[in-house]
Amino acid sequence: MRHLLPLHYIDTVARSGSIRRAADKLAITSTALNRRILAMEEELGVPLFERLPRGVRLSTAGELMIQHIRSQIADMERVRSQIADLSGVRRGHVSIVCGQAILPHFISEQIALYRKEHTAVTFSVNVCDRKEAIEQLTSFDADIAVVFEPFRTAEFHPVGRVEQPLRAIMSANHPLAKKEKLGWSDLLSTPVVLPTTSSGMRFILDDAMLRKGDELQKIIESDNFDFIKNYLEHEHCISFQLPIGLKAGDEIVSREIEERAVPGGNLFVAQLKGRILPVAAALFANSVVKELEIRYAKPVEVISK
Amino acid sequence: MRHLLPLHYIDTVARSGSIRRAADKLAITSTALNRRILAMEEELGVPLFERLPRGVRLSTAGELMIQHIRSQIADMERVRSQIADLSGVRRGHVSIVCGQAILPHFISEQIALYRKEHTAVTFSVNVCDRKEAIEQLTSFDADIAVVFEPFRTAEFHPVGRVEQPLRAIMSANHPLAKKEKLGWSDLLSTPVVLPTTSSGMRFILDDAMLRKGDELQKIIESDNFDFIKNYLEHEHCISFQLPIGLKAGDEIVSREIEERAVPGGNLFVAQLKGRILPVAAALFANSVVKELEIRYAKPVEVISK
DNA sequence: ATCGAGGATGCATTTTATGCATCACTCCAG
DNA sequence: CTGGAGTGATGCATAAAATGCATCCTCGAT
Repeated sequence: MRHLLPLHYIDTVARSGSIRRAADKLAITSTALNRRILAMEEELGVPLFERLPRGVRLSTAGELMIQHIRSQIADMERVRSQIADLSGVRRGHVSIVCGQAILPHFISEQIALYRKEHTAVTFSVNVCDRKEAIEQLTSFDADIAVVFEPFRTAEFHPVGRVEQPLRAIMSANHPLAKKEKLGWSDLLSTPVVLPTTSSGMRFILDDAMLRKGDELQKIIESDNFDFIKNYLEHEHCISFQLPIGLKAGDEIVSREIEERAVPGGNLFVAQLKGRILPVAAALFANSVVKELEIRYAKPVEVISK
Repeated sequence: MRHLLPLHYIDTVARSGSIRRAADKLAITSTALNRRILAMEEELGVPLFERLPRGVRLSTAGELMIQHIRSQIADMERVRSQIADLSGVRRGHVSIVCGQAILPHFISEQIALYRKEHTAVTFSVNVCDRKEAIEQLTSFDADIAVVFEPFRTAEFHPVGRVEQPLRAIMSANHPLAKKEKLGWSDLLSTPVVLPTTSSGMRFILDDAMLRKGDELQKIIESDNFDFIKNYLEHEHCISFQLPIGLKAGDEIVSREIEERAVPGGNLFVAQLKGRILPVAAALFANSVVKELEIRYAKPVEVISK
């Protein structure tokens, strides 16, 4: 959209931290870009950027402006998508951020499913922790976030929720694999590999330890679930995973944990509060929520938009 | 703001119903305007306007677009106002729509009061009925609406509310002026002049008649409160007014009406839902709500934004 | 049948944006 | 303390885009 080219330019400069770098990305000269910014600042009567020796940084006014700009760009995208929808074509782009556990099986299946119906819709998917997720939503870089135990700020607007109890995962020959359901003492009895503190699961586990006054036998901490899963084959220890992150044919076995040992957490599908999503993103979010409802029917609750 | 000139052009065309007329208003040639519109339609891939022999009309896509456009223009205004606010200057423009009863005394006092503090803030004030008020809010033509018994749609977001009982007004020598408080039978005993059906007071009165099964002795119906007030001097009859629409030194006297005869209604200060108002408008709305609270303290309730 | 109001379009002109070369400034390494 | 590398600003020539004028075509109303 031509008319928001100036806005896009400013956004790029803000993200790049330097006019010249931004100009490269935009494939124009730094001169042109510089002058557009000067012109815009002239119009507003205040500088949008502070000039630093090594580039530029948003001023307070710029912070206000950039928020407006990003919402403009995103909302225009929504209008385009709704207009495209009028002519029967369902096209567009959906940008998702989600927790590590949700991504590999669930989200990929969901996207595949959705794209079967609407091949003109493209996706971008990024993993991030629950804190970054909110940032991505507020900067309009992501349309939808699927996160476990998110930080709930004023910006955060849940579209759907499902309860997810933590499950213990371990190699099939681990002694605890013989039990159907594990209690707190079982968890204490074996070394554990934990996800990093930024993760929702870790948040719940730390909380449980605090309540009980016991410490699990942490031996490794990692931000990578794949690494954790693989490590379990090499040493007799356990780790944790959400039901949604598990798959049937896996090497690793999973066992239920007593609710009173480690309470369940909530998995949220969410968007930025007050934002109207593009058609494709809204429909995808709906279909994800519906699917969660079907799979984890028990305590699901759909929050109206 | 240069970058939303194209948007402003489209808005003007939509309001004018013809490219040539819009071009006149915008002080450019119809050719230039025409081509900008064609260019925008080109970009979107669909026409924004239907071409009629006597001008243009928004298409469905255009309706979607115009909503976006108006919200963008209004939001840019908000950003400007917030930025101006950063540099210590409180400037801007506030557009108000309100019911006829509220305007003459109350709103004018309020504006005078506000402008004493912030002389750089300008106002536009328009009278309209409760239905038009919502339309003005949704088209971003008004920032704030002050209306009695409004239509409450999804768009409508109350910022403050105060209860207003109807009062009977009459010439000082009307027989009923001897009573302190009037009942339903008193109202039935005399001819009445009623406001038009589009007004909130009329809504309440019609409702009361329906409940009682009685009809007031309607002799005149008018949309102009000034006319009504003057007429009361010429014939022994009564009419109605809200406390907020009355002033101490008036020729006309007012009397309380029993709650069980005619129930009170609500006066709302409201804005468009989901919208962030410019600084000046938000502050003015606040000050109006606060003043209402002071004056009609009894059943006031402030609804948080 | 005619007229007028309205939207499209070709072409010359004006206005605006871009690119190049260059300046001035600041930091950092040697 | 000095030169280089990186940054944003600016003068000037050029390219691109928007504008205005004259004109055409269409469709109702008279």
